[in-house]
Amino acid sequence: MDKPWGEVTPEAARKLLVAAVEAFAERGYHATTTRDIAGRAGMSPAALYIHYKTKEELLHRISRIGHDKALKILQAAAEGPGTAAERLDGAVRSFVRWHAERHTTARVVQYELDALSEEHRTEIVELRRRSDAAVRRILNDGVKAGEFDVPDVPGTTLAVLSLCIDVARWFNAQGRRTPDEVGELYADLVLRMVTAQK
Amino acid sequence: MDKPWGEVTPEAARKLLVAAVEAFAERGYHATTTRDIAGRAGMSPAALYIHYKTKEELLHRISRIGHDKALKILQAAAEGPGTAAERLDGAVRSFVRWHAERHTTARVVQYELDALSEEHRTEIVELRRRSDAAVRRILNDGVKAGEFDVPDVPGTTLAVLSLCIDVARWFNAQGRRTPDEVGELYADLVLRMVTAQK
DNA sequence: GCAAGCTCTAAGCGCTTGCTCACCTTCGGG
DNA sequence: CCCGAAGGTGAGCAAGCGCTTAGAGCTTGC
Repeated sequence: MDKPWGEVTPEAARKLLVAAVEAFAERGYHATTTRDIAGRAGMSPAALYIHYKTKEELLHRISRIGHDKALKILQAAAEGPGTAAERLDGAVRSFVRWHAERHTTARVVQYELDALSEEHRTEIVELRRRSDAAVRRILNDGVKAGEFDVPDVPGTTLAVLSLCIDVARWFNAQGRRTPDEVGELYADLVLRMVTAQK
Repeated sequence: MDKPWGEVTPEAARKLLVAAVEAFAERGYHATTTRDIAGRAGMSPAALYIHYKTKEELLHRISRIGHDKALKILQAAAEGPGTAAERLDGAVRSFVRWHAERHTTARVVQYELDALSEEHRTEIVELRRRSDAAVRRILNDGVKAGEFDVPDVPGTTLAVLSLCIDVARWFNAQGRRTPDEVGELYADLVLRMVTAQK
C-alpha cells in the first residue's frame, strides 16, 4: 500500500493535513490561512482546532513525517547491498524520485523549516543531520574501496544532497521529464562527480 | 566601487530596500510586515509609501536588480575568452560566489518569486530563461569542441544552475567555508559532471 | 522672506488573521 | 431511552495587517 499520509488518523485529521500540504506548497506557510486549509478539506475553520492545537503544529506534523520518509530512503540505500557506486546510484535515484513525485510535500518539507518553532526546528535539524550522515557514509566507503576520488567528502556530501533537494523547487508535473528520468539523469551526474578521472 | 545597492536613490529609498532584503531573507516575504521594514530603516511605516507604491513593488525592485546581476555574471562568463571548460569553470565559480557572498539577497531573489504579481513574475522568468541560455551555450560549445561528454544538455544545464542556486539556501556566513572555497569546490564538481570519462 | 514642494510622521481605517466559545449533532453502552 | 463523550458548526474576539491621510518641518527659487 504505502498510501502517502496513511499514518494520520482519524480521517478528518488526514484530510486537513493533505489540504495543508497543498496550500503550504502553493502559497507558502505564512501566506496560507487556516480558513483556506479548512475550506480545501470541506470543513469549517473551527474544525481544524479539534485535531491540531495550532497552525504550526500542522506544519510540524507534515515536516516530521516527510523528514522521516526522506531519512528512511537514504538510510535504506546506504545500508543496502552492492558497491559504493551502486548504493550511491540507488540513493540519488530514489531520493530524487521522491522529491519529484511528491514535490508538493517536498517543497513544504524542505523550504518551510524557518516557520517552525525553535523546539520543533531543532528536532527536524537532527533528522537532517542523520540524512547527511547516510550519504557521507556511502562516499567514505567508496573512497576507502578505491572506487571514488573525492577530495572533499563533507563538501561533496552537501553538494549531492543540495542537488537532489533543489529538485522540489523546479520540478513541474506538467513538464517534459518524469520523476524516473530525472532520477536517472541525476544518478549519472552524481556518479561522474565522485568517480576517479582518466 | 560596485556598491551593492548603489543604483537605488535617494538614500532613504536605498535604506528601505536594504532593510527589506534583510527582513525578507530572514522571515520570508509574507511574514515580513511593512512596519518591520520601516523600523529596520529607522523610519515610520508611512515613509515606505513615499518611495514605493506597495510592499510588492519593493520585492520586485529587489528581484529585478538581483536577477540582472545574476544574468550579467553568467553572460560575462559565457561570452568570455577561453575554452568551454575554462568558461564553465568561471561561470560556476563566480555564480556560486555571488550566491554565497550575497546569500541574503540571493535567498530573496531565488525563493520569493511566487510572491510577485503575475506581470512582474513574467518579466523575471524571462531573465531566468536567458540565464539558462547562457549556461546551455557553454555546454553546447564544449560538446561541439569535443571537450565535454554531455548526453542531455538541457537537463545538465538545469542541474548546474540548480546546484549553484541552492547555495543560497544552505550557505551560512558563520560556517566553515568561504564563498571562494565553495566556488572552487563547485567548479570542480561541475567540470567532472561534463567531462568525458576514461 | 515667503510660497511651493518634497520628505516624513502620528494617527488611524477597513479588513483579515489565528484562534475561541457556546451550542448542536451523532452514536455506543447501561 | 437517556447520557456523556467526541466531532462538528456559526459567530465573533483581539490583534495585527497593508495602506491612507492630514499636517508638520525643512529646503529651495525668486
